[in-house]
Amino acid sequence: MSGTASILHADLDAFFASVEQRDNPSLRGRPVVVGLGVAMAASYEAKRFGVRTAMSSYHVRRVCPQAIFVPPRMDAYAAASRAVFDVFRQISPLVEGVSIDEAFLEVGGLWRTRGTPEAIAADLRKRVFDEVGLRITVGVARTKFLAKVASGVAKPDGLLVVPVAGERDFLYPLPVEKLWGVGTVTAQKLHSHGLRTVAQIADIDEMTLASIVGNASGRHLYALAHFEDPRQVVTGKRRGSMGAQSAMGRGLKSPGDIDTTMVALVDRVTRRLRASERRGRTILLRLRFDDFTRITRSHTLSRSTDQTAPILAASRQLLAESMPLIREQGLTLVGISVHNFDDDETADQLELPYESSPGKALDKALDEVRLKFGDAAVTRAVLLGRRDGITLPVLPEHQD
DNA sequence: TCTGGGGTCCTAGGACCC
DNA sequence: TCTGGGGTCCTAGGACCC
Repeated sequence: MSGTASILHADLDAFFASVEQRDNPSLRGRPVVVGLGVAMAASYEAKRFGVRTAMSSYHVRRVCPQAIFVPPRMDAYAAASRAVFDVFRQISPLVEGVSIDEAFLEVGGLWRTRGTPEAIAADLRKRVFDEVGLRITVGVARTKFLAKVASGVAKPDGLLVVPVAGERDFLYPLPVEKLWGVGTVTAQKLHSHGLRTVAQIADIDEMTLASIVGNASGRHLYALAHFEDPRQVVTGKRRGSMGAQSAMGRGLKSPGDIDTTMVALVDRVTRRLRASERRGRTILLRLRFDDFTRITRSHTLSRSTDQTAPILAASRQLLAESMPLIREQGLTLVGISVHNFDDDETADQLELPYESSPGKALDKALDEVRLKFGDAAVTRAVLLGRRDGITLPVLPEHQD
């Protein structure tokens, strides 16, 4: 086993609800539920009563009559997230956002300037609280997966380091559900073969595992159960699709109502596309029916776009083709998303020895990139420098 | 327990090309 | 006339994540 525990997984506690409690002192210490018809987030006070995300407000009331419902303020959460990520980037240049309230940080090269990973994690927690007013839990381990499991075990408001020598004792007793990629379906498959703990997964060979859960999942689970997770912390990732959806509740909707919803969705998505300068070619329509079954229908345009008109036209066409199904089954959700961005990268990297001046190194790197990928295939290049065993971004990278 | 909104990755069949 | 092997793109669906 090589490497040290130098990856941090930082996870804000009950994020949306915590922002509400921060901004409104009268909510502190009380069971807060963010959402309108459905709980999108719950404070720990509410979780103690059994409130979970995606619960209906009806059910929330049953388990926790004193719950305080707060409408979501997405702009406030986005601002809080940006502030927290600013703190992250002051601590390490290698920050990989996972979602609005989660990130990985590589801190392996920072011991000389900032101390051990554990000290850095403690500092991070303190600074996020002092500067943004939010509690955050941090897991520290040698791999992304172990760091993530560690933060899950340590929350709320915790810090847990999994030392390399302690990985086995930490991971083996855990239920298979803790493995990344094991949801209800995969958990059922594993249970039906008597597999309930990570230790049991680690005990069988990869072929057998693949025969139970499929090839990709089998490989994946086998690796995780053997503490293998080669994924590095990567900065500057861009999303591969952008979409918007709207749940509609039961009951009849006129074609006019559905079209109005669609126009609003397309408008939302195309605004966001233009704001982040992305253009896509594939339009995906997502429909959900009264019985909660779902279908998707897609159409690929001849060229990519961020314009409302062609995306709306394609969406309307897909919707029109689906009208018989909608009349038959009743509509409860419409979604539109755009995929196949023209700047999708093939995420490839070149490593070059650093020889002379940064300018010369850049020229040489670009030559090598052109040689390897061809001029037309290169839409964006990021120059990275290496020091102390980690990769530091030298040029500013694009962020969504 | 009748279920929001935003994403990712994998699988698989068919069309089409050489 | 009937057939191979290899590859890419498009479409649809499913599982999973926060």
